Amino acid sequence: MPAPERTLERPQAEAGTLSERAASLIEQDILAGHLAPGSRLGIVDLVQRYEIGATPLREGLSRLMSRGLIVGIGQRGFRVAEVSREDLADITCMRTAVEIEAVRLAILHGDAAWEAGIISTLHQMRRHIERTGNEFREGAADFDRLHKGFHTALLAACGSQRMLAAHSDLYDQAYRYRRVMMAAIDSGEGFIRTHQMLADHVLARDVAAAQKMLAAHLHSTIDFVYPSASREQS
Amino acid sequence: MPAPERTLERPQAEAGTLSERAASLIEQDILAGHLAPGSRLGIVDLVQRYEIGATPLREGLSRLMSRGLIVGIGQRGFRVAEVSREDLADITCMRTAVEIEAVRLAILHGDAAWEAGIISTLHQMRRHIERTGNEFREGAADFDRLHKGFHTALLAACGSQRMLAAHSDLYDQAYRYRRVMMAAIDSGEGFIRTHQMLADHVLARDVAAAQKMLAAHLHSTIDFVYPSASREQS
DNA sequence: TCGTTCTTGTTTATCGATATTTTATCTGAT
DNA sequence: ATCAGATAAAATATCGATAAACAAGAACGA
Repeated sequence: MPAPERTLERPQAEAGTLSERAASLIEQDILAGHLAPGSRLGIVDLVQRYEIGATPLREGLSRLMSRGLIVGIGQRGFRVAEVSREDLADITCMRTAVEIEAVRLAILHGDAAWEAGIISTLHQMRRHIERTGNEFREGAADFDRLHKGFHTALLAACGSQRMLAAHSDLYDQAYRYRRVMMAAIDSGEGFIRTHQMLADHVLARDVAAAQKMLAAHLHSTIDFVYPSASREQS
Repeated sequence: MPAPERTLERPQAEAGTLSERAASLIEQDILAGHLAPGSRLGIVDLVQRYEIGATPLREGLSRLMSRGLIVGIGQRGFRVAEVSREDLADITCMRTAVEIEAVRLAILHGDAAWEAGIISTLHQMRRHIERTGNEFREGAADFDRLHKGFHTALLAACGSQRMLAAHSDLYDQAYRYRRVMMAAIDSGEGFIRTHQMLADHVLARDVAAAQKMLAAHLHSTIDFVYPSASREQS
């Protein structure tokens, strides 16, 4: 049998079909900020950039469109989705709705493996901060993966594939805003403490406290990125 | 200038780009039951069926994939999504999460126009039942459009585009199951009364009552379609 | 009976052509 | 002289057909 060929280099960056690779590549470039919000995504440019044909590129673009990172207007091509306060508020709104219910269901149905997952991912996140010190600005992508892992672990036992998928999509959409916030974090102390408390509430099966803290945690991004008087109440 | 060419024949069935038309057509055929759950969606078959080229068809298929009506496996083509009790439970779970929060926000932010929309759509629905009698099985598609309009009107003031879009998608996904339920409804009396009460709770700005009734309403589909002992609690 | 290979049907990707949009320039009017 | 409008040209997206790659199934041989 052939060697497994490093397939775990980047998450599904080397996936089988070219359409998926195109979608993955473009998504990563948008999330990383290499493709600025509002940029025109000309087919020919992308063909040269990624060395992928026009058809699989269009297919990947179409797939990304439904994830909210791309907007495509009829016959006028694709653009990277704009960032705005309204959009972040919308994302947060939807995230709150999904996660409030998902964490409730997870607390109801969660078993020992679920609890272990929360503790494990929280530990990994703490270790990462300890290792890299307070300077996790550079390795933001790596750290964010752990952060996403923790929040996913919180909801993992909710029993709904759609909820987990929606959470994953919304988390990725919020990443572009979170990048701004990350640079403003001075110490990892408060960050870890916040998440520790969140985990404690969840593991104590305290639905109300967990929901309240989760909602506040989600809203904190808005206040950080757009520090105007927040008129959106929970 | 040229004549406007009947564009309102079916909602975006004659949309500009062929990809959208393909997506719309396939979606309608899946929802109407012409394409059975689990059916293979061979490209050549679809090309003959819709007289649309392979490329826009693939693009429409990709777009539908993210809406949950189509599943596509790597290099093994596309299939219509299966129906199952677990899938319906998943849809209901997600719908509950979204609508519970959306109706809360709508009640908070809703203005007079929002109230008027609820009353108007409820009235249309009642009139439709009165006109067609208790036999709204045949015109299920028309009636369902009014039903969707009412539920959309309930949430219209939630202020979140993503929530409204998610509601629309989930409503469509549930349509295949609701078809089964519609045939079991004997009289439109209870149906209208239920929705009248729901509207009353919402218009009275009673968040708790509206949420409770909405959740029960969503769960009623599960009990109708899969009348086994429901182990999923709200 | 099991493994290998060939064949067939399928999906997927590339290329070329058409129609649409967009931009820039030119003309006319204020 | 400047601005608005219209026309033309260039660029761009969409579409359809052809070719290659992949997976599954069947047949043959061990």
